[in-house]
Amino acid sequence: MAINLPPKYDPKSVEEPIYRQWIERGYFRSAPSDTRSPYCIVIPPPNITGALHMGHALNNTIQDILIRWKRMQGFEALWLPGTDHAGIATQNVVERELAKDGISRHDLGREEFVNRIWQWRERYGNRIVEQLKRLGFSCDWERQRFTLDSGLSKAVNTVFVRLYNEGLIYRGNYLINWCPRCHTALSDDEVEHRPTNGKLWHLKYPLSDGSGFITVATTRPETMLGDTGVAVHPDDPRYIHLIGKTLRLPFVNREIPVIADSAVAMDFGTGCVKVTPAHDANDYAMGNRHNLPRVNVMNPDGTINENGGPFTGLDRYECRKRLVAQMASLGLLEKEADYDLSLSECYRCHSAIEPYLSDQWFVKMHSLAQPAIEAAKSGAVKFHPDRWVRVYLDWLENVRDWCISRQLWWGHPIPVWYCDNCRNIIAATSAPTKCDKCGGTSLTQDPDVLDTWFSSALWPFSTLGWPEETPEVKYYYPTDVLVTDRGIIYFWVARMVMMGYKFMGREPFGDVLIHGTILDEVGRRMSKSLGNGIDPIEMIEQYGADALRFSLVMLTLEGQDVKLSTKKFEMGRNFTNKIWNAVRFALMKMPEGLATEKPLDLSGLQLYDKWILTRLSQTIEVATAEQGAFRLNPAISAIYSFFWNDLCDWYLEAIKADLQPEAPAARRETASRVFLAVLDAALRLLHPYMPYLTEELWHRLAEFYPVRDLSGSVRACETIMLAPWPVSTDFPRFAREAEEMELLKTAVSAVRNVRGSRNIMDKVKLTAMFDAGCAENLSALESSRDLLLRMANLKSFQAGVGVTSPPGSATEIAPPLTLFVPLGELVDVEAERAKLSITLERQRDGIMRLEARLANPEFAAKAPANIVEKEHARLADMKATEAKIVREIKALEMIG
RNA sequence: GGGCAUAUAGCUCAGUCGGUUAGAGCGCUACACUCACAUUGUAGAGGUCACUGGUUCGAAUCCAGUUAUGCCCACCA
Repeated sequence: MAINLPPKYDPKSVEEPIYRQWIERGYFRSAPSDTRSPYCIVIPPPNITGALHMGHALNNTIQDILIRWKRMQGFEALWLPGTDHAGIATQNVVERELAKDGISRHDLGREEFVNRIWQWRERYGNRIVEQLKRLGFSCDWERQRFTLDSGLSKAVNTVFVRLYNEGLIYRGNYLINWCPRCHTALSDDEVEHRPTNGKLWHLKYPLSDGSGFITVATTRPETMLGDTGVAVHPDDPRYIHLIGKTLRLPFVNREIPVIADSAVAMDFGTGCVKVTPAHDANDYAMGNRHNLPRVNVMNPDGTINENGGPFTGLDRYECRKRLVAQMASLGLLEKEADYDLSLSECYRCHSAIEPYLSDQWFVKMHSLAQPAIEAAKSGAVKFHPDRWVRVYLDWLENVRDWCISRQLWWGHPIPVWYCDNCRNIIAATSAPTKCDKCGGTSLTQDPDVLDTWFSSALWPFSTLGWPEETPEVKYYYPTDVLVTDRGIIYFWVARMVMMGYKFMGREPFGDVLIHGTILDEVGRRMSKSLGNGIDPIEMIEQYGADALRFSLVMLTLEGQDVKLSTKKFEMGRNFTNKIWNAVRFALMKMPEGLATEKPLDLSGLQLYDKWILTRLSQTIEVATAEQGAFRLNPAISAIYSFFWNDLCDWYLEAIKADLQPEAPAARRETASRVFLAVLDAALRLLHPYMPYLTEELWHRLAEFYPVRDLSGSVRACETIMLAPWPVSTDFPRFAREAEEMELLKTAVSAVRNVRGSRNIMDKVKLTAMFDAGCAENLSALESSRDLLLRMANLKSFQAGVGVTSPPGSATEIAPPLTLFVPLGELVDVEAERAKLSITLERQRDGIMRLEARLANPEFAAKAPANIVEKEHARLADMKATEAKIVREIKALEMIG
């Protein structure tokens, strides 16, 4: 043969040129079609600040597999890519960079700072996209979107104005989560809770009338400066007489009342709660119930403001320290105890969150949530695995209003203007020129920007061109599947479904695939701070993109977390090499000028041809069904084991003799045609998982064997990407022959087993005798005589029914066969006998257990008839085997 | 405090409708490198299916409880 591939697959020389070609030829492009059905996935947009990690690699590999599979099935498949502006994250990154030069964003001013971020985005914002490309992802890059580009901004403004006009967006002064480091409000979902070793301080507040003290317990003593009351339970006998009295708050000398509220737990702390409506969510609610004033004692940066009396200007923690010390010196610190609490932190910078009173914008969630709840209940949106629907519903059913304003500069400006003259509020999709109430022309835009997740929520339709009525919106919406991890079910998935129903009238996607989280070897999350991450790009360099993709999917079961180590990628690397070498073998051994254009004459098929075609057909069926249920791991496992265990281990070995130049031409041709057709189909099955390797090998094969179907029909296809996904009925099945082949494999394995356990080299030709057990098996062995001789490396063999051991034989029990290998002097009778005794013992053990089960009258009475029958048949088989073992032991003893 | 997940070979994990002599990959042991691939092949060893109880003719599988680990939610100061 003219071609000889190198013996090792070298991904580096293959990947880059193939990807370039895919792009140049526009294979990833998709457009609305009159003839094909749409299949659409929108990418979870990575943050522009992000660097590719294993989570991205897994998430996008799954999407690429689905997209490539559907594309091969003939769908008009669009994978729509894009990136997220990631408000806080990006602003923080650029601020940190400026800080290196000693510049703050305030030094630059808002406009210049935002310019700098755009510049940063130009330089670095596409890095993650370039990294994604290395994995071979087939996104339609010409449609790449960015959450801050003009189209998406228009969608954001349109949505805001409509919700505002419908009264679903409102502004108000509420207690929100404030990050004193980022200087912005956060939604409840952006707050993380971390267990912390804190303290519980018991503070004494003197009664105004001097009649004593009341003791409260707190974890944040500095907030006492904002206390406007102390609450006790109305039924608490200890304090009932104090209700209505007043206390004099130290340091600020404010008179505050003792109130009764049933929210107070009598059995916690002292049973008295200090009430700080401006700095605690519970207290805020309690304050409302009792009309307590709200005293804000903090500045946005976390220092104490002018309401803090002697502590004004101190940082919140410095204030805490000094305040506690002064309370102690005043004799008002009753005790200080260790106390474990759950500290609220900013999900971006991990500073401690302060509940903070401020003017913010909110979305009313309740009514928007209802269709999203209904969608999950009706099955319009399905989760895989379905247990995640519970998490989704729990959130939606208890959803609270969403704080959407952020005191940042990077993001979508809130499309609201205030009339400087009459304070009228104008919400508009573009800047108004005058006040619609007083006609004043001096208008000021709201200084805040929107939560990043506000624009993300619109992603499935804003990326398709909405609010314009584009052909894409009509054709691709709703999209088909969303692939993501469990961490953003509330942040993103639920909000997309809500917005989808609100603005498109239906669900944004029909299926939500939640995959597992990538962990390190010992089961910890991979994170920058732990430094335990594995860089996908490094793994690509080392093992190749296909090996990376394959290994990840092989490790990922139905949303289970994945414990990963670099060693795991060897599995993928080894498999790519195996595939490479199977094709290499084909190119080396198959004849030139194969007449592939004729339909193959099936009458020339050998047992193993029929078997491999049957196995291929079964594998296609399994893989297709599993992929359809989003179960990629069982699908690729089936393909893997077909390729390695069936095709390479058995079929390829079986046809080696057929492919020799001296083999009969017809046989050589038939074996080659079958092998070629199977390889072709296998490469197509593998393509979604291992796109580079399969494309490369498919072309290598095509160079010499242009048509590869069994039918001989011409398939004009310039890339495996667009070749049809195999259909199980493309390949004939032969049930009886497939079983016969399994018997042959048993016979071969039995001989190999004799070799292995008796230390007989593979190259020594043996003579074998088989007791076939029954006439059917006997004829199967006889009719594949050549194959058996070859695969087991036998000089000759005899087979019969009821054949007994010739003297001096090694005996191998391999139901339904028994194998004897005459070894003459070489046989160790004692060892053979010992071996058989162990087998006998095991066999008898099994028989006893089975007999006990069958002897139970209830079994016969209650078990289904087919099971009873099956078990009896099994018992008979086991007894027959037992008898053989006994016979062989006796024969050996006679020799001994 | 509530919810969810997980527990099977030394390690990482499969195991469908309850009926198997409980499987795979890695690792380990032995043997084999002219003949696609040593990133390989052949064979082997290795298991009280976390624990307790229950349902059942029959349980790794179903139910209840326990233990351990992980994740999510939650206003007890």
